[in-house]
Amino acid sequence: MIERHLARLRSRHEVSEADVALIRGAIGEMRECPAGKTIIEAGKRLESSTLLIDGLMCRYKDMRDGQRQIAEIHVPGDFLDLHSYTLKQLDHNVLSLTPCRVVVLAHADIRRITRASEQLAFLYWFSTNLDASIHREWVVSLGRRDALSRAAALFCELQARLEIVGLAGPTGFDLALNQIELAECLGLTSVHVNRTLKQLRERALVTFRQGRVTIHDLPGLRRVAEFDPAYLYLGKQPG
Amino acid sequence: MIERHLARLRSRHEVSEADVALIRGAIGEMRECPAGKTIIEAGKRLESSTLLIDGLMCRYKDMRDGQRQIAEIHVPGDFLDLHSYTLKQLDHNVLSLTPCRVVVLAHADIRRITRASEQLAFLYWFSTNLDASIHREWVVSLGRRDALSRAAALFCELQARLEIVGLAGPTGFDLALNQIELAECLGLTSVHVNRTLKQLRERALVTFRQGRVTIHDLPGLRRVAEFDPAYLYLGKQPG
DNA sequence: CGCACTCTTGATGGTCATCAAGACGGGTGG
DNA sequence: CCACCCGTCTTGATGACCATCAAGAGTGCG
Repeated sequence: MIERHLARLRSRHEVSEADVALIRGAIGEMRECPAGKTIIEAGKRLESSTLLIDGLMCRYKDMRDGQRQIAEIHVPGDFLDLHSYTLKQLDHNVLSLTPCRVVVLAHADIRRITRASEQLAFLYWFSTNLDASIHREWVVSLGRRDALSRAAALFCELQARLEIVGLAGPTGFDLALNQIELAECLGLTSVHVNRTLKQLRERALVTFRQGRVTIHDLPGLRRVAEFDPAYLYLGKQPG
Repeated sequence: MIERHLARLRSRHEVSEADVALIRGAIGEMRECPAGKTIIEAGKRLESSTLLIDGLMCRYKDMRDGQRQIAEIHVPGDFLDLHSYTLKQLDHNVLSLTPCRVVVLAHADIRRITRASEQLAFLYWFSTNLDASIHREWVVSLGRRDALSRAAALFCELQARLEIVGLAGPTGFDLALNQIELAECLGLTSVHVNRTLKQLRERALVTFRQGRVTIHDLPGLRRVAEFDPAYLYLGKQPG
């Protein structure tokens, strides 16, 4: 059930069997969730954190005029709102982009297991710091990349993150988003995303069609994106 | 020495005298740092975290073509790189924007005091989550606000954050940045920042001149910025 | 079969980048 | 003391990138 979460943790750090047992002991029952549902609302008091088992979700904020900005895409194995453990309420919403399955961990249980294991406390702090690192890279993308390299950077990030949990290879992955949602990630309009995707296709870098990303030239894509995976802290980490 | 750091912590949570003593016992000697110095470089192994006592610093990344994007401005009382405690190395650089004073805490000491005090562990985890929240707001700003409201939002954020540590009032604050650095925060060119500042001045919202931000109409500024301070988690937090 | 949603493409316009040049102010050295 | 220089600010002219508006095509579903 939480295999992808464990794969994610273990891709970067050692996780003992005792720690795995603690995590397993803390998780609640599995819940299903349809696509397009805001499962966490900004400003609401939270008493638990949610782990994504299957599907895609995102963190977003709405503007007054109805525009939306997505701040992070979540893939299976990610916590959606581990930061609510310290923040108690969130500054953003969380939305399911596809039908999803999740499990819930009560904050009391997170407290219990991070008390019981210094390593788990460390891993989960790391995990929220990794979210922050991803946010920073998006700041750079939105601030300094043009539409083409911005889109390329997003595909590179998702390829790398999905690969960790076994959901992507070097030649592609499933990504059940539409162009509107892509635009909400990239700070563009869906019309311009459409033209940008066309360019990426014509340059034989990547094709995005019907919820599937097909990568024709990963090195080329990374070059266009100016993609440096350092911000994802891939591979075994020190400490 | 760390009064502003304590003020920052205490503005949101209770901090016992014992915890203050732990913090005081962990801080190293004060260091001076000239303006324009990159004090932390991406990718370098770090064994300590740095607390900003005085001055302004920022987190930034450089692009291949020499462009730069600033991801966060740090004000006195902020940790610059508390996240390096779990990440061990950073994905971004840290630069002094003005002459600064800092103190250093060895990661070993952070470990010691967060072990000794569950509350401190909580506060410092919260602190890194607050950085992430600020990053998210910048993502929204860069993705969905135009130049005018983006600049307004930055001034609103800094006013609120500096007020916590006694360095801003409702009518203004010192901000020793030039228009180039402002542009690097806002994802714009310095030329366009100049025109944007002119507009903010002409609309009688805010004047930025010679390192000083004078706010003429804070409610109006916040309206233009679409500023919702919730993301700063101001005031006493639950838990 | 018709409807809704998404994708696609064209036409036009606005925001912001780029290039360029001059003004201003502070610091330095002759 | 003043000329000079440098960094910063300011403004104008032009153009690129992306938004907006609009319409038609494709696809899946009831």
